Amino acid sequence: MPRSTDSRSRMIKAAAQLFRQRGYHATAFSDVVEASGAPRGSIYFHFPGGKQELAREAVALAGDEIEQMVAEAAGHCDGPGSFVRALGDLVAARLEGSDYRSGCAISTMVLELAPQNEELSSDFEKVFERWRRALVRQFEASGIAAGRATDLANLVMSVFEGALVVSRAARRIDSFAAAIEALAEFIEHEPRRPETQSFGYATSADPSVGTRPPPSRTEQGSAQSPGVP
Amino acid sequence: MPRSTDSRSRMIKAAAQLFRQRGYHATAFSDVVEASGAPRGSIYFHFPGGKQELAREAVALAGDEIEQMVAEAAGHCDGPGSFVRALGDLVAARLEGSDYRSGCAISTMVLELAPQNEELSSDFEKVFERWRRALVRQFEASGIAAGRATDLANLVMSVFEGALVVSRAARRIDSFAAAIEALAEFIEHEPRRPETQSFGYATSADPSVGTRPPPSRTEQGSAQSPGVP
DNA sequence: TGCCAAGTATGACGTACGACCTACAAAACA
DNA sequence: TGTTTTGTAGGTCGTACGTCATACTTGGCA
Repeated sequence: MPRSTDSRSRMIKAAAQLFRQRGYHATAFSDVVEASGAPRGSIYFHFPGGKQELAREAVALAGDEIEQMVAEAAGHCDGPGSFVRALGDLVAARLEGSDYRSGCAISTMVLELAPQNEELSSDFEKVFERWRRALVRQFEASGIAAGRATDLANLVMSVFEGALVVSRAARRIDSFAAAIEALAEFIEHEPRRPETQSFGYATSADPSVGTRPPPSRTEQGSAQSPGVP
Repeated sequence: MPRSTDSRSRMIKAAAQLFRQRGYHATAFSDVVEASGAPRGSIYFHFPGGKQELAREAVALAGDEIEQMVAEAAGHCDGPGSFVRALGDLVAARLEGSDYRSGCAISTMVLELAPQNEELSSDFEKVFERWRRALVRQFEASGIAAGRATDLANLVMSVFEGALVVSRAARRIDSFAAAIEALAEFIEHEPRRPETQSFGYATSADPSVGTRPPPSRTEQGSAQSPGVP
């Protein structure tokens, strides 16, 4: 079992981006090789399981990124409604910044491969479960009852996934923004236990919610501006 | 411009189903030929534009089906909340009946091809616009203000699209049902002009909302039960 | 230090299958 | 019956995934 070398992780990153933008089947090994600068022959050394193993690694990476975004949004809000808006801003920025090519990291693969491919389906499920848990934690921290928090988490995940699909087709952010805002308003008025008005992890969250978040590291379709190696 | 012959429309139907289940890139012409029983050589006679033209026809067909489902749900409800539930039942039945292989007819292709492929992206946009209009019509008919109805339509579309993604990964209907139910409850309490309590087209709608709807014609993964040719 | 062997890494094929084209048959019309 | 329209099977070419023989690197031993 080869340990995580540099070119191996570069390949995973490149693959994750390509899978996100084009999906599984439209991403050829040669694309990953080219994008990562890794040699062609190394693929089956680093990933004896072939394309599927590479995909599984990319999916796991996507799970990390999602949790990270949830945590970041949690640090920029003061309640469940503004939390949803903050997460929406982060996602919208990535979508626009990639010229509507980078939506959810795994949804394309989910629709292409689930549930036929059992191993990957199980990985997809794990990512969604991690995401769900992170959302539930946020909602519970703001005083929403446990069972209700789970239902709301499912709703929020669905809205984000779906709004990304619709907006990619439209190549405009309008419908995404409208859906997120309507969702945020509903959740804002959700009944909460009054004592838990403080929210999330961060306590010193400055109210820069609607402003531009820091650009993501690996995205931005083609060469855009000097910034990241 | 060849007019719609039998084998041509059979190919479109087969393609629509395959695109829905596997996506664009994983669907080969040979699969469409096999599934439809059409002769191999006819492809470029019926579809001179190749695979893309076939896809565009399939997308248009998907638009028809969505409008049809909205109309059917509208006939089985008595308000915006139960309308959402009825539509949810229809979609859930198809998802379960296909063993979690048939989600939205176009979302997979959207994620694979939009916005790179301009022609198809424009078709995707048209389908979503038709869907949006149909929803807005329903919400307005129930007394929801015009602008608000559009926002809610965007929200509803997003929830359905996204919930299908999440549920396909989970191979369980739970999260789909939870998301739709939470959405329906929110929309149920949406402020409405009081005089328009009658809803939708049908007036003699029997309250068989939560019951099993008639199975869709072309779906059901493999041979299931005798019913449709 | 110099050499060898085990592990690590790689470019060059092969096989299979994808979309698409072309040359031919059948049918419809005049 | 000659000609246009409609419909079809076989073949071509490009590309994808996966494999393999071989080069490089590292570390132990004389």
